[in-house]
Amino acid sequence: MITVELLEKYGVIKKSFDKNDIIFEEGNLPSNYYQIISGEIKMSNYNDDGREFIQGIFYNGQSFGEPPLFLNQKYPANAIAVENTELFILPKENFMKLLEENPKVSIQIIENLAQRLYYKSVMAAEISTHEPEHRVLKLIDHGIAYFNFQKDKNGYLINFTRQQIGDLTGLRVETVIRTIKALEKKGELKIINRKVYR
Amino acid sequence: MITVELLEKYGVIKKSFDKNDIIFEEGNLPSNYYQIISGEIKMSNYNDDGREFIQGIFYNGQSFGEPPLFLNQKYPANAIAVENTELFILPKENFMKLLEENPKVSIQIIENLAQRLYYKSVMAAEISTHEPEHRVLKLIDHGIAYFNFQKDKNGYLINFTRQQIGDLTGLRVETVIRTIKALEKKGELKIINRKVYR
DNA sequence: ATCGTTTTATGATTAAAGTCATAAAATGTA
DNA sequence: TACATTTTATGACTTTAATCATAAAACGAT
Repeated sequence: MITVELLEKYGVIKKSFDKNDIIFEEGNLPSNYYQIISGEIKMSNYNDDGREFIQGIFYNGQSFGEPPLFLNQKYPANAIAVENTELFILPKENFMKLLEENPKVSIQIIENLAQRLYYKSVMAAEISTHEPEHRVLKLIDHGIAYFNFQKDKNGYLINFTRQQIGDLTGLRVETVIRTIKALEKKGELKIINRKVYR
Repeated sequence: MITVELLEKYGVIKKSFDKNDIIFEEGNLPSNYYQIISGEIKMSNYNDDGREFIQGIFYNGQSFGEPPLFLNQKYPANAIAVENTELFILPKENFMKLLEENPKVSIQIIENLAQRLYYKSVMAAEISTHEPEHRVLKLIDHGIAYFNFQKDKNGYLINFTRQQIGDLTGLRVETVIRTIKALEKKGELKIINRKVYR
């Protein structure tokens, strides 16, 4: 996350997006740095028969879509507003200038990319070698640590739909529903009127 | 990749590892920056019943294991020498000092992490939403672009065993063998005395 | 308050990759 | 060169999550 002052110094603009608006699409060449002011963005892929895989979900203060920007490569996924969202948008040239002139920001970017790489490493191993219960729990526990889920008397409220959990773990909704029930039976989760707590 | 001169200026040491030696293990806290002089390193996880998932394979000039170093987190995977390997090892404090005093290196690190994140994004989507043939082809095409596979009159020689392809794509050896045969039948690959060409 | 959409839910069936068993070929090593 | 290990290979079978069908509950928008 880059401070507002610094972004403004380099000519950032603000832009609003409605729910379901597309920020950029898979295959496009990147030309901006994006940072969320408010709202929620998901990055995801669709395969040939329309099945979605969610690469990540991003909230206030987080940036997204930088890797292709640094590599001059096409976006490997789409970015879509999950709800009404306001973004800071900084053109690539200005962003690169900001980086050059502010070495400390590079360190922040590095830490941010490192964090995301870490998540992807963990989930990649989960998805390819573990059973549904393990995958779902790992995702939930990651979510508690990194997507500020709220804690109340029942525990942490897992603020994802079953479909989202499926799209993040590579499972189908029905499988997620059954898996969550099985995890509840084992005492790993609580389900209180359809909401999941951990 | 950081230049030898710069690494030496900050007190790098060289160390040799035999085939199958462990550089670091999942769960360890990181204390060094690693860069390959010669040889080959794999980073991988093992699940409870011993099944392996290879996060990545690294060659000459490449560094590995930085994300947890930046985050002060435990390694999410093991690093093992696939063959006899010589490494540059730079203690964390020296590495951080090097970064601070050489901002241009930060940009290189960013590009490197971005590249790896890009690969993980592509493979994550593949593994969770595509069939074996698609996954295997994607891995092979990525390999051609990023792990310098040799080209000869038959095409690019895919320098991975079936087992490695399986461990990189989340498939079992038998499935990989059958998938490769199917891809050959479709004309996507060639198999010339058991070696795979694309 | 109503209607359309999304989310959660459950049962029956199917398909696809995993598992198991076995072996030949290739490779590496003493 | 001989022997052990690794890699590739193939057939039979099993398991597990996907698929398909259907529906109730919840949510959102007008």
